[in-house]
Amino acid sequence: MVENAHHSEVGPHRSTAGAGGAAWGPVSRRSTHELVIDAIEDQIMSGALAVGDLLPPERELASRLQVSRTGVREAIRVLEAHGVLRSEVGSGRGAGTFVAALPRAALERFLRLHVALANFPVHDVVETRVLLERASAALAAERADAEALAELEELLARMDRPGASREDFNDADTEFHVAIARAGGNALFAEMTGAIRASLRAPILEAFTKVEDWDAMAGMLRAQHREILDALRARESEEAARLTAEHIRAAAAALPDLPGA
Amino acid sequence: MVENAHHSEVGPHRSTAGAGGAAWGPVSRRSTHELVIDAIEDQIMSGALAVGDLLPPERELASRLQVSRTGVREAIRVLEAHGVLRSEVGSGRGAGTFVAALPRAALERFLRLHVALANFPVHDVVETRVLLERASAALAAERADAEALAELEELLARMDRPGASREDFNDADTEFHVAIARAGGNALFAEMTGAIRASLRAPILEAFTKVEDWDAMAGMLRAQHREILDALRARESEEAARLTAEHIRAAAAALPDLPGA
DNA sequence: GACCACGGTGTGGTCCGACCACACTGCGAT
DNA sequence: ATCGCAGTGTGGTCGGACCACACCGTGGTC
Repeated sequence: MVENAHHSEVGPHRSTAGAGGAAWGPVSRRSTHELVIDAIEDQIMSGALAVGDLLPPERELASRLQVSRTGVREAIRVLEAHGVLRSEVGSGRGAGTFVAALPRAALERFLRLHVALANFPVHDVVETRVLLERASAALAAERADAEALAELEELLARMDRPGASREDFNDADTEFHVAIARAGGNALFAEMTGAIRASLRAPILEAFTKVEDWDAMAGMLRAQHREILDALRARESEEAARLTAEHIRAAAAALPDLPGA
Repeated sequence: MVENAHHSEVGPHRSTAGAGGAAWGPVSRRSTHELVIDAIEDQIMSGALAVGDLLPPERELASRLQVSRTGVREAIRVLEAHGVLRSEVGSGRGAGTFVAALPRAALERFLRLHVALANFPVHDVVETRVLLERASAALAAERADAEALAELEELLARMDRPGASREDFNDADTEFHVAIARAGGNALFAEMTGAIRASLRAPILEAFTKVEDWDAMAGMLRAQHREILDALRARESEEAARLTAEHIRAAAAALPDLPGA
């Protein structure tokens, strides 16, 4: 024989039962894992949890919040998907679930999926790149120190290597743009620039294979990067911004096979 | 007595066992739910799943992929957090898990959390707003139709209502900016503009309560909105962009209590 | 005394089977 | 033709079990 009352008390679902009264507020339809998310989010909002902090073990959190471990785990998955948590197995030091700062991977998957679903046309994404990188270049022209300029120089050298595959070339290209965004000093600009490039990596590489005159293409990109770096060295903000915008639009125009272009 | 082999066959964990050979590739350390994410993502990337499509039931998906329902559910949670899936209970028409297009809520939580964790300084977010809305205003000046202009006019009227609370005022303010972004035609600009405003809603309302001369503040914002709308009507792109940037920076400067400012 | 092997312990990872709430479906009584 | 209600399939939740892993302390060995 099976017992009927699986849960002895209130149970997980709020009831709409009751009669007679008035002024019905909409009952909380939030699911368990959303309630757990709210609980964790509250701790973050209040500053009680900061980057690097360790959360209680899943079993303990479940017990404290009076929900199942499943609900806790689903909440952790969501925050993990946002790049806010990170889980490590094992015991001691490095084990457990931590507050993290990994926005890049989260933004990348987000953009990749929504571009694939055509919620964000590629053209719109490219225009966002133009805005962000224009601004980053202008900032970098004012702020870039010797170390940052040296890194950019080295990335240019990586693109110059004759034996480099198109994949290596593209990765160095990407790192060049992200390095400029970092040098500009705006964290959101930099993360979005990196995420946009990463989310477009596969289609860009696909389009690269269809380029007929690769040497001409690579030469153009190399020359434009060189011009941008020269403008940064010369601290010419306006010029750096203009060259960057031109460069991105030219590259996008040279790869017309990007879906949605 | 308990049976030892809980799983009859391969089991969930890939073994590193084996001897003698060479050329060890790194074994796939991806967790089950990540493999499920990849499977769903592949379907989206290949175009087999588009917005509005229905996924198989969780139990069937688990059976097909040879994983537990838990793994499937955690994967769905992640994609749901990205605004890519949406689950509804029940039976028939509206029930099941669908491919959705809800990037706004995903971006909003993402920004809210990372701003709270100080991964994105408020100043950097405000500067991003300036970039996006400058560009949107310029586009809207070229493209806005009569309907869009009428909507903006009505939002202005909502901000003019004498009895409006500061919350109502702010919400109309937000909708005004988002409507301009939508009128500009760039989907990513519009979603990000909306998400940034939404993620800053609580701190803005908090700062509003501390404003001494509210009438002066509201008057300034109203006047600036009016100027922007006039520029849009006159199709003056440059002017609309300039006024928008000034407006945002002025509003941010008038609310110096935003954390991180 | 220094070292190492090994079992204990606590963490997240995975799975299973059950039950609940819900919304539609269709059959049967009226 | 209409209505009521049991049936069915969906996601939502739960508890419990086991696995893989990394650490840590103990105790034996050299």
